[in-house]
Amino acid sequence: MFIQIEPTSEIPIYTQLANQLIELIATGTLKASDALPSVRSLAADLGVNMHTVNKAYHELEKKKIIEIIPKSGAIINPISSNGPSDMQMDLIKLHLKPLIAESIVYGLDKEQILSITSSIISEITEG
Amino acid sequence: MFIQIEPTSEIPIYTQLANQLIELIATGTLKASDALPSVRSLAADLGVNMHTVNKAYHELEKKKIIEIIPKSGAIINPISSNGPSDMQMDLIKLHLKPLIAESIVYGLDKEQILSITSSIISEITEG
DNA sequence: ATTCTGTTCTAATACTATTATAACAGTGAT
DNA sequence: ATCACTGTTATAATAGTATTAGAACAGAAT
Repeated sequence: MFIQIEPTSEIPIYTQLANQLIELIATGTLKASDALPSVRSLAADLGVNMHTVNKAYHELEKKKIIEIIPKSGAIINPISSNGPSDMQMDLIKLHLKPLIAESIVYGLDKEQILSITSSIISEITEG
Repeated sequence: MFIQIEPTSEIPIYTQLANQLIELIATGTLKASDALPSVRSLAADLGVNMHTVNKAYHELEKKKIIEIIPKSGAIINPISSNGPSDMQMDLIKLHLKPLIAESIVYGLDKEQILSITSSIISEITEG
């Protein structure tokens, strides 16, 4: 599991972990119906507490990215072919808007923002 | 000052405030060299504490979006014609990447992500 | 001068993040 | 059936963040 936690980051550990798991799913390194490591083993791997990993998993479950099967484990949900749910779409837009506004304030124009976005997408999908 | 704070949001008040100020700058409602309201008056307007507004202003100063002149006030910096600094660009990419990865996991493809991005940009720049 | 400004300090409260243990009950493999 | 493994739950402690409150200070603006 190629995950790197920065304990001193201002981003909470469970968020770092959830983000990196999402990235691994987006790149295809982790595929639908794959089992995630148990909270205990991943916690030991990363040198963090079991509850911290557990929290990350539940964040991913809230977002419908994984399914937690009680007393058994967590598996990755298939990428929806219908696209995101309303809830998922709202969340994306909610978080995307301030970032884009910030980019504009930094002097980026539409083309530049789209170009950066495009390159990040390529980085993930072709990385 | 058209700012709406949701006290029960999981997003901290000072972040909500900073984000909305950024949006007002991005839309052109607030322009370069405009003075921001004093921390005391804006705090009174919004019904929050002076220190909360002060923290939002300092967040914006860290991002070089405004300049705080000690014992005097805060003014909005001009939008850079050189585009973002390296620090600003790194911050944007750092926050953009997990969002894009999440979008991909939700089943959005490159075109759809660029389309959403484009529509948000238009929403901001064309009111 | 007087008011307004951001700054600084102390303080209190509530919440979040993280870790540490421990026990519990269902799962899965042997 | 045993036994290790699973997520769940509970308690607790620590540290840090977010928010509010009140006050005092010194420079700025008029």
